[in-house]
Order: sequence, then structure tokens, then C-alpha cells
Amino acid sequence: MKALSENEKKVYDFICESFARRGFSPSVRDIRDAVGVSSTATVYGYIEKLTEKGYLVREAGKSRTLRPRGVSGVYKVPLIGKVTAGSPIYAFRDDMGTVSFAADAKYDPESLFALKIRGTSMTGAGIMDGDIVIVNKCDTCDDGEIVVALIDDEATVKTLYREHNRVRLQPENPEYEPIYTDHVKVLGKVVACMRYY
Amino acid sequence: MKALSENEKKVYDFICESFARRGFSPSVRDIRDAVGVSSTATVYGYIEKLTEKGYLVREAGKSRTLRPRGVSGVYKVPLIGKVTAGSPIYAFRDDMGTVSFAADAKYDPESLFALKIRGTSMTGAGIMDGDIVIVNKCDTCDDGEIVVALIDDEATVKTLYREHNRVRLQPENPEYEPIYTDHVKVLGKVVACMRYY
DNA sequence: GGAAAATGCAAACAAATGTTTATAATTTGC
DNA sequence: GCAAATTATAAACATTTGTTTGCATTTTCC
Repeated sequence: MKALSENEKKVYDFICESFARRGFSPSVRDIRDAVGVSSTATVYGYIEKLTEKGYLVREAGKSRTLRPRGVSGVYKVPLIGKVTAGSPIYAFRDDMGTVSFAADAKYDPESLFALKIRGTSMTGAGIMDGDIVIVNKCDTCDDGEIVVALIDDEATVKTLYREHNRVRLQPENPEYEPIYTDHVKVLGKVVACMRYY
Repeated sequence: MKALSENEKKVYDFICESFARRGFSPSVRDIRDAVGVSSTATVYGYIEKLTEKGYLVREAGKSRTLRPRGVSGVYKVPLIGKVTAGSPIYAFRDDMGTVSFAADAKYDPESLFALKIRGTSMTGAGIMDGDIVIVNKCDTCDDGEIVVALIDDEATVKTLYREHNRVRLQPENPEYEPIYTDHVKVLGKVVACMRYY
């Protein structure tokens, strides 16, 4: 990637900072004041250069739509505490608040939810007690995928394997036994796992 | 939290969707067209209601600064492949691209970097081979914190303990031996760990 | 040293966008 | 059924914001 001049870097960094601290793009005049130049035209030139060089993405003509290339969208994901068969998941919206999840725009915003992990049955796969997993709702899944399944009215995270005419829900911890069932309700696939220290 | 009318929910969902799919706030007119009402004033009323009820945050008078409450800022974090003593970390910017990291605005945007984990020395703490850890640069740290330290010109992630007049870098995997050193260069603390499936 | 290029500027302009107003349509409560 | 309250609308207005223009200043390069 092409190098940046001193001021171009200042502009770029300020845009990044604005996304981190405020969550939205600065305007041309915001940048002018922050970088310490005195004309919006000067800033406009920097923005064009940064866009040409591939550092920025923007929607021409629209206000505050500058973005550093490589910064993805943010999903507001409802954090579900407990899931039971009787209650549709979406009923728990705001039960435990929400989680911000940065990802490419490949998910339907309505189909994601987050689950706080309780227990140690998946520690072998690096999913620890207290971790937050991001789940994409779906009815089907492939062999070996980590899923959220409903067992006895309780949501559980396990690796799913299909066998003959039954399904094996495999914990990733030798201290736990696999669960065999012929009727499993899959709520979704785990698409990410995150932990904050 | 107060309930939403049908149209209020539509407006709210569309704003969330815009952040997930485009990465910025919609304008009042964007919302008008998406929700299917025919006046910007109507939308304006919904926005005021949603703000009062605590669903939205905005900067009055500024364009495209609507945000769902609870959606945090996005950091563009450089993903570092390899860190050696001779090279300052920031030199590796864009080496392996960048990672988007959603978090409250409590970090200095310039002080974060990401590291792709190689090896299994920390699997006991749920940090697996291939995981991405987010690191906050700092010179000091507390006992028991997971840090990125520089050992023999190589970056390594371990739990740090201070002992007498030496430092113990503890792997979280019984197959690995702790490293003892009296001179450790700490690059930063691990503040998050993430894995995408 | 001087032409050419790059950079910076102030000011004006045009478009996008938030906001207000006055009024109409609809719903609610009795 | 009817007054009050709510919701919706069109249109205008005010501000913010992106963009262009013409000129001045600085730097580069021969």
C-alpha cells in the first residue's frame, strides 16, 4: 500500500479515532479542525488521495460516510441469558443487554444472537465458562459444526455429528459424556467466540 | 425498557441494519424510504421517541449520527504477524491486514494491535492456535495477567507472575514449561480473544 | 534562478440533511 | 357520535456538509 504524507496520515488516523470514540464518521470540517489545516478544500484533497490509495471508502456526496477500508459493520446482538423450548428466542431481547459484534456484512442482522457460556463442557475447543458466543440462527448444519441445540428445554452448545439414525452432541471435554438423541432442535451455529479480560 | 410501536421498531431495526451492512447511520430520508412512510417529519417524530425511550443515541443537528444505544465504537486494529526485538511493532502495520474490534471507547486507538496465535501453549486458558488476541500496549502489568512478552526476539503470549527477583512466564498447558527470566520486555496486555468459525 | 509541480487557502456554491410549521387524517375514550 | 389525542403529511426552512473555483504559497527539479 502506498505511503502516506504526514497530513494524510493525520487525517486517516483522525477518521479511525472518530470511529473508535464516537462510532461515526467525521465531517470534512471536523477533520479540518482536528488536523489543523484551515481550508475544507485542503481536507477534501486529502480525502481524495486517501480514497485513491485505497485507505478510505466513502459514499460520494453523502454526509459523514467516510470509513477506513477494512473496518467492518457492527452488529447489535441481543445477549440471551437462557433459552427454553417454550419461549421464542427473540422474546429475550434485552434480557441481558446486547453485545457489539464487528463483522463483514454477511449475516442477516436479525438472525444473530449471543449466548453467555455456562459450564466447561466445551473448554477443549477453547470455549470457556463466561465466554460469549455469537450464534447465527439456522435450522440445518453440517457435521462437526458447533451448534446451539435445545435439549430438555435447555440451550446447550456442542459439536454436532450425525450418526446412522441419531445425532451425537459431542462435548469438547473428556469429563463430559456425549448426548445421543434422535430429535434435536438446532437453534443455530456458533460463528464466533469472544472473551474480554 | 419501554415497548415500541410497530413503526418505531421498523425504524430502529433499519438503523441497526444500516450499521451492520453499511457501517454508518442512515439519514432521515433513508429511513423514510425504507420504512415506507411519506414524510420526513414522521420519521423525525419516531427518532425523537426512540431517543426519549433510550433506544437511540444521536448528535442533534449533525448528519447521520444516529446510533442504537449499546453499539460501541469500532477499532481498526493492525494484525501483526511476527514481532521481533529489532522492529518496533507499528512498523508491521498492514503486514497481515487489520481486524475490526468492537469495544467501548476506553482504549487509545493507537495503542491496540492484534496478534494471531501460533501454537498451543495457552489452550488451557482458551487461547487456541489460530485465535486472534487483541493487545493493549503497555510497559507494566499486574500479577496473573496475560501478556505479550518478547523472549529471544520472539513475541510470546503467557501469563505473567512476579517472583522474588525474577519473572515467571507461565504457559496454560501442562505440556509446556514455564519460562523464567529476570529481564522481560512486555509489549502489552491481552484484553480480548476472538475466534471466527 | 526559474519553470513546473505540488500544496494550501478563502470563498462561494450546491447538495444533502435535520428541523419546524401548519394542517389533514386517524384513532381513542367516553 | 364527538371531542381530544395521536399520528401522518406536505411543504418550507435552516443548517450542515460535500464540492468546486480561482488564486497564493511552497516545494521540486533541472
